[in-house]
Amino acid sequence: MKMEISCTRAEADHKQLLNCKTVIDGMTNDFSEITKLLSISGNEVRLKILFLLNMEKELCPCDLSDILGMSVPAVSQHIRKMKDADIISSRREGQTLYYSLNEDETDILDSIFKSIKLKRKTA
Amino acid sequence: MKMEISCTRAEADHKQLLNCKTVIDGMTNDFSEITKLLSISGNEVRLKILFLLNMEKELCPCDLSDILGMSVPAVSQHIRKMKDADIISSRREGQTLYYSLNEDETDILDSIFKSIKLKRKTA
DNA sequence: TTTATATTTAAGTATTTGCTTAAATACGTA
DNA sequence: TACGTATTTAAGCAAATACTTAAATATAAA
Repeated sequence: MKMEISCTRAEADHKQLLNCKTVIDGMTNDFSEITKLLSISGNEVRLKILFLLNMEKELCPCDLSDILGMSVPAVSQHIRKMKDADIISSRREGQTLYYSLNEDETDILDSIFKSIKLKRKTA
Repeated sequence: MKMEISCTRAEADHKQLLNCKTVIDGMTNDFSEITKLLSISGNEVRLKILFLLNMEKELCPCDLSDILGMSVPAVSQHIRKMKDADIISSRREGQTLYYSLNEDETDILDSIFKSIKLKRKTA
């Protein structure tokens, strides 16, 4: 962990900058974890899928393809990304796979859903 | 707004699918707005910048470049993206530009910061 | 076993992203 | 005015994204 301070402004508070650097460097893993969740939900299709799963409990790729008006493979590839990140899980019933949100780690997602619903009402 | 339902599963609940489609289609703008915020914060560098601005009230590109250990132009380009999205604003003092978070629309950001701090403590 | 349906995976491609380096702007000071 | 510092902008490029179409799997039923 490098500790040099190079900002040359006369007003620069080197103690402040050093503290910031220490805090940030000590939280690298936290940031990368949350960044992963945010980058996954930062796509319109995926955010809609997450919102729909929250609303309907579970849906299959075919349903989602229908609702969102896009191809099944496209939906499936978004689903895979969210499954790999442990945000959703599947349950099989015959040929159909039903996907649902994982309960843990949904604090941020819940607040996102809340914001979306709020917008919907205030608009 | 297309309303055909094409999912061919015998178990498919067409009323449910139609309702989903109606809800989602009626919220397109809300989704694209929130997606924008999430995709911007879904980048590790930008999330760190936002976190730092929340922590320190205001910082200049040079400080951020220092703290994050990356080039000033790289930082500046991230800043521009957040400024264009009205997430941050600048205040000039001589040659230095101080950036800070905009107060409105920070519900989601606040819950993100809370989650990050929580992780930090429980880790 | 053959056929149909639901889903995933793979390959190909256009677009977007995020850096680098170099050049342009803006402001302060000698 | 000329020079130095802070910052932005532009151009170029490698990597990541998100779709498309076609092929592969998995399950169910004839």
